[in-house]
Amino acid sequence: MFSIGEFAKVGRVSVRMLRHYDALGLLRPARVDSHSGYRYYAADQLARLNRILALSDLGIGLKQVAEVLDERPSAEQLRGMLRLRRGELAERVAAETARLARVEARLRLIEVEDAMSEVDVVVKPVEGARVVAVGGIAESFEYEDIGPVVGGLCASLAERMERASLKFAGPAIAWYEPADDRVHVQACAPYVGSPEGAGLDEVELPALAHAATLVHRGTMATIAESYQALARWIDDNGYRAEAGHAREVYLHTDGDEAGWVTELQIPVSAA
Amino acid sequence: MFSIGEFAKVGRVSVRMLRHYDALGLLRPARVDSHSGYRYYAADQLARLNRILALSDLGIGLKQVAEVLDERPSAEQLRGMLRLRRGELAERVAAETARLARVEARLRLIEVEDAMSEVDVVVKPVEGARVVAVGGIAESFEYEDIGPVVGGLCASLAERMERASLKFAGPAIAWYEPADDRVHVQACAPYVGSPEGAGLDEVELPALAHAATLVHRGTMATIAESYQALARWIDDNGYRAEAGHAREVYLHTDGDEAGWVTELQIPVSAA
DNA sequence: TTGCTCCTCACGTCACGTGAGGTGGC
DNA sequence: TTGCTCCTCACGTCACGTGAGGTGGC
Repeated sequence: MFSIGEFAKVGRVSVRMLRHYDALGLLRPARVDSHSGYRYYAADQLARLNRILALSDLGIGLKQVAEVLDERPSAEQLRGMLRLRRGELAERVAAETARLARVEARLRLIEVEDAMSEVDVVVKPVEGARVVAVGGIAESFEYEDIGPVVGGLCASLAERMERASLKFAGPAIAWYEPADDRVHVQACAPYVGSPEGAGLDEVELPALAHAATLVHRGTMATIAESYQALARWIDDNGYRAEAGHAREVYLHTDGDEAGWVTELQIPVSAA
Repeated sequence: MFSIGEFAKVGRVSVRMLRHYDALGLLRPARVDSHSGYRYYAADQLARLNRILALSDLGIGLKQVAEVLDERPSAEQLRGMLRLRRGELAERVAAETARLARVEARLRLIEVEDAMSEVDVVVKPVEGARVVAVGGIAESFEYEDIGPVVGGLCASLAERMERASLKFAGPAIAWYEPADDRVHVQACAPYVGSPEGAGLDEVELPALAHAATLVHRGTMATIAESYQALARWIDDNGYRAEAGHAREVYLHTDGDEAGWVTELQIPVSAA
């Protein structure tokens, strides 16, 4: 018979663990002194302790370890359990490896910029939406050309929605597409109400499974820099821009343009 | 201004998370209605939310995220933090990969044996100890030759310790070494007391950094099978037997040999 | 008799998910 | 007025580590 301290020593576990396993019914001491409450273990029980350690070392939870030890599952059930575990572990390894890559990307960035960059990119899904839209054409991607066009389209969109008693069900969204040597511009908004006869296009804006997003603050004159930072991040972090255009979501456009807040969204896939 | 629900939607987080970040002081709403307690967020705050998400996505704890956001550490401090993180992550990836390999080894084993093997190997460090020892020679590794020798040595060891008033400070240990075409056998035991003049060798049994261990139950006649199972496990799980002999630790040798409990220890290194 | 070992609570860990029970706003 | 959103607790998660406060055995 071993006292709990002796047994902990041969089994190379903490006394606390043995008490814990006792509390869970996983490993009951061979004898418990009814007066003092002292636990005594038989040498024999080291085998069971080892089973517990070996199984939990595979990452199996103690509850499930108890099932395996006491309910003697069939080989088929064990196989299933281990395959499941294998899948989970493979997923975790992949996730942690990706995380490691992101940390390394940050480190490279910080070497270059010598400060924590202020741009924080988040990859997230974007919901689709049914929207009303108006389109226009700008002469180039330059702010001087495109700014007024977007501004005009948004104003026109708001006005027509007003007339048709449509209410905004979310922030307005715009995107650009090169067309010949000019640029197609679309402004749209999710709505509540009935859009018939408002003279507005109805469009189903598709959901994006993964979009790299970045919050741009301030005037639209500098939005190109934010697009570039976002594109660089995508490259650096092992993503790839996917088919589909980038979107601009106008989260806040009241008052001075210096206080505007725009979210850029670029659809991506894991490279 | 966004209500908590709206802000959660654009930020793609749960309402609970926003409340949590508020409670931690990580992301306080721009305005809180003093009557209803309703939280309202400015579009602007999405940038801070994204910083929080980006940093915690690197596996940085929220406490440390708060420090990074509010205490504006220097580039050097950030580098240090990220390097630390990189090291931890690399370690985790290695550990999870090793775990995955063990699960796969189990799966291979179960394919062959069609049942959960009863042998559970645990790799653990073994403490060194100062021991008294007696040596002998057996004709071969066969049980018929070696059994009586070990038995005799243990009896002689116990008797001499008794005579010198030495007390066992732990279980007796034996090991074998081939010598010419016979086998050297050593039996030893940690002790309490003063061993001078007992006619016993004093030996420093070295600690093992990593030993693959297995509990053998029952007669020593079948110990060879346990050694083989242990050796197979070492191969299958990416370890290598290291220099140094295997040890047998006699955890329980009272009464019938069918009830004996022996721990086998083989020093290993990660392959 | 003095240490040493053992005992039983019970809190803390980490980032939330998930109710319970209740109230404010369109 | 009815849903819908929001509010504040507070427990649960997982496998123990770490005291606090106290008692038994050599």
